[in-house]
Amino acid sequence: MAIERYNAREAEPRWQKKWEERGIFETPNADPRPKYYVLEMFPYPSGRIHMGHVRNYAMGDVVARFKRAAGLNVLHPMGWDAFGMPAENAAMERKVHPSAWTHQNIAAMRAQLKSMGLSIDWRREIATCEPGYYKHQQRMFLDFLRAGLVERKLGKVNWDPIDQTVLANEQVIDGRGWRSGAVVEQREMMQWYFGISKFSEDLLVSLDRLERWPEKVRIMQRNWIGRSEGLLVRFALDPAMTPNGEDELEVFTTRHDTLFGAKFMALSPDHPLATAAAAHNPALAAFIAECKRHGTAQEVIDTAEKKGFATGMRAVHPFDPNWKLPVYVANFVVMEYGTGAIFGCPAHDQRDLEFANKYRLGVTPVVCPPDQDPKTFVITDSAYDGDGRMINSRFLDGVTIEQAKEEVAILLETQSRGNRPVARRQVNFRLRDWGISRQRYWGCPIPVIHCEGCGVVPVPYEDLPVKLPQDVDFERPGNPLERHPTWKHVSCPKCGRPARRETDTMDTFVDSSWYFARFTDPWIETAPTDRAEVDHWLPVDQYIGGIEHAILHLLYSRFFTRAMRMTGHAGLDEPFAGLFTQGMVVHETYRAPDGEWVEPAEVKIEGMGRERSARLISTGEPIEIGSIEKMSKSKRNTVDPDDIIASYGADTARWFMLSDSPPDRDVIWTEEGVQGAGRFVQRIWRLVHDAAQAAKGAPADRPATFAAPAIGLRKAAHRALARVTEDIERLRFNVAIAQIYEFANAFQASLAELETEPPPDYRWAAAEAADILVRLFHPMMPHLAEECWAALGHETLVASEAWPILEPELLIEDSITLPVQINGKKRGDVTVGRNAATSEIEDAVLALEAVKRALGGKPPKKVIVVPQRIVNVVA
RNA sequence: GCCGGUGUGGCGGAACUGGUAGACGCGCACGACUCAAAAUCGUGUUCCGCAAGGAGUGUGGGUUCGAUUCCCUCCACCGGCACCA
Repeated sequence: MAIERYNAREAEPRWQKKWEERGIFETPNADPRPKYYVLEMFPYPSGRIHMGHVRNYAMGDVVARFKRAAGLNVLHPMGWDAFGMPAENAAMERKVHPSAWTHQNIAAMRAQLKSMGLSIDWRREIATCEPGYYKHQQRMFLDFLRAGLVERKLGKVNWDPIDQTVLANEQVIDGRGWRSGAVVEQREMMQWYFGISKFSEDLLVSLDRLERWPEKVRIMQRNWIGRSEGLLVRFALDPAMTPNGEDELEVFTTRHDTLFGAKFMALSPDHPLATAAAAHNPALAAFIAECKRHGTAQEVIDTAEKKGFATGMRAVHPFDPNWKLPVYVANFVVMEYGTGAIFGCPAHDQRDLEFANKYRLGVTPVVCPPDQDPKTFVITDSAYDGDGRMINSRFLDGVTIEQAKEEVAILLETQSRGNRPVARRQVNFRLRDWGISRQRYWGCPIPVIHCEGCGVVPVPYEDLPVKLPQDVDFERPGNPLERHPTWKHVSCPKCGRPARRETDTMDTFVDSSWYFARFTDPWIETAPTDRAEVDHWLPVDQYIGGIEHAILHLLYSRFFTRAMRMTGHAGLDEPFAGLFTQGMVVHETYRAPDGEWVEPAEVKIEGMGRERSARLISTGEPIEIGSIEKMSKSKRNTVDPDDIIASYGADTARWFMLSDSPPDRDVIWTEEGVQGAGRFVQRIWRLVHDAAQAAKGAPADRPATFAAPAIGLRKAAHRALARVTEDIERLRFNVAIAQIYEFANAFQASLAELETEPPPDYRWAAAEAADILVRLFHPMMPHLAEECWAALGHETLVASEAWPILEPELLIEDSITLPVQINGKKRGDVTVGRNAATSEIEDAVLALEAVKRALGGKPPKKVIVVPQRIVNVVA
């Protein structure tokens, strides 16, 4: 009897409705079962979900459904990272209010996510742009302020001189403003900062505790925090040559061992001494202005040509009063690190070398690599930063770098100038405080008021939230809050006199630094968190998101959680116990002869391999097949999840997304791959019906023994169960899926071999195997699983079923086949009993024809028997 | 520039803790069913070779009875760089 094809389009909404009606994904806060919190990074509501979202949420849903089946009380919420620049851009381009635009996008994307069949507790949905969310964020800002974790200080921004506005790094293209085309300048502005650097040491050492984080993320964070032990050294300056008689310059160095290789000193263009000198020196002022005519991005600073300006000042070498070093202002020295001044040792630092070569300052190597002769060792255009012994360094010659550092530190610590030591040891961190001020509208207002008499006054708790005004215009560039006619004019909460509301809003990273805590009780209005709930649910057991967030978002969240603990809003410091960073979804690119990018949906592919070519469906025009790249609007290589779900169903999309690549690597979206997944859906549907047929009339009680075909099927089912369980636990979804394929193949073959009516033990085994199969793929393809579960005669929902119970004795084989190698090359195999003795195995191996031939009558040099694994004969 | 990652058949990938390289899927080829097509089912599919056999996990080297796995060198590609989210 032929069965109908499985109709995903009809079945999927039907099951989604049933799940929702029964509320089976609503997570109770009060529940005796152990908790499990699985969270995917919440999306920015850009308008439509993209394939990257499908991948991210499919993975999270597999974990959620699996853990639920394993008997845990699973929290799996969803929300919206709803503040940000794109909404303001839309407002400028399309004259739509950021709020309206964002809310439309949220509605559209919520519907899309629901069509994926995710097991989410939608009652907990939050959007960061709602006053009900950001009022708590403002409250925490004020608490952080009182706790001394917030500071106001000068910081650099990209300034567009034509549009008179601050630009994001993203808005600076080749050093120019994206709208005006004006050359961007650096400007100093008063900004709000979170004191993340207070936690540098703790954020660093705590990384060791995050055992379920990818090692690469921990390394990246470790480098980002950048702890280094070094020396603060005060160099004497000739006061006659300095602008205001300054007589010293302090630098931070981690390479004080190379002091005798020093050739120059360099100041950041923002260094006070540089500023002072520029006041009397128009040429220097022009140079500093030139340095500031670049964006603030680190990459821009690093890759710009090294340039400097000789100030005429002279610094004295700490070990030789007659040794004078020229002082430059240099574009590669940043004020944000150390003291904003360095001594340059060209031989052992690439940047210093490039600088010295340009200005002919000389190069003297002071560390000699072990494999080089000190007499002939020279540095030309490649600095040496490896290990070695000191040379050209007077009393340090011959010692190691470490010994030299120690000796220099001791000498300079004990030497004094004025009443203070010339140097002191210091631990420095690269991590800078987190600037959260944004001069933009669509963000969380910073809840303070500036009063001429009282200074910075926090907005009283009872006045929160400070809501964004609705009536704003985006006709002109700049911050609409700043030019709003009334919003910023308020009276001082302290003295009542006219005052000015802060018009900066917060970085959207603040919004995403605590949303995971809010999910644990999104209903509480009186506080950001309910302490009992947040402490119960956190840390997140499994957090899943893109590697692009490996540093900033995750580090900020770790800081924020610590700050919340300090201010009583949470009781722990590490928010994410387990982290998984998934890869991107990539696709081929297509380009028409006129250079325009073409969407995959418009292209027809012909041929294969090197013969592969593409044509435009509409005109037949040949299309160039380009490289495989991240799906993006600009390259037009996107595939719309809606289209895929409409034509194949959500299960097929989820299955393919999970099956084709390891989850931490990029997956290439291909039409063929999706079709293959679609075929498997239909195959499962037929297989389950065939299995139901074979299981008909199965005994209610488990048979006492199982004969040949039945035991084989049972072994296959339980082997699959064991493997899939482990693979899902380790988030190796692609391997789990391969195991399910293998089991389905074996099941199908087993059913096909039935020649007569199956005996009762087989009927029972077929029913068991079908039940296991459906529950195994349920986390990936939940709708199909429900449909199959019903077809097998169950009246429950498989989404509420427990995970199958493994019978480990079914995994044990009586005999095993060992590969036999001769000199490391496989030449045959032997089948021996499960517990065969080594000598028995050796005898069997030496009796093999291939082995006898290879040995040619001589005894083997050695026979290595690795129990349960392999035999290697060394001839 | 700095930091991090990745590299295995025609393609995506698998390989436990150093132990049979290529599981599983895609693609392709052939066959069955069909008037035909689609769908489905079956067989084959790393490369060279008729075969015996040999080669083979980005490159070159090393350690080992044995290396995709560990160490060193080089190459290519990708992600992040503090105001994109």
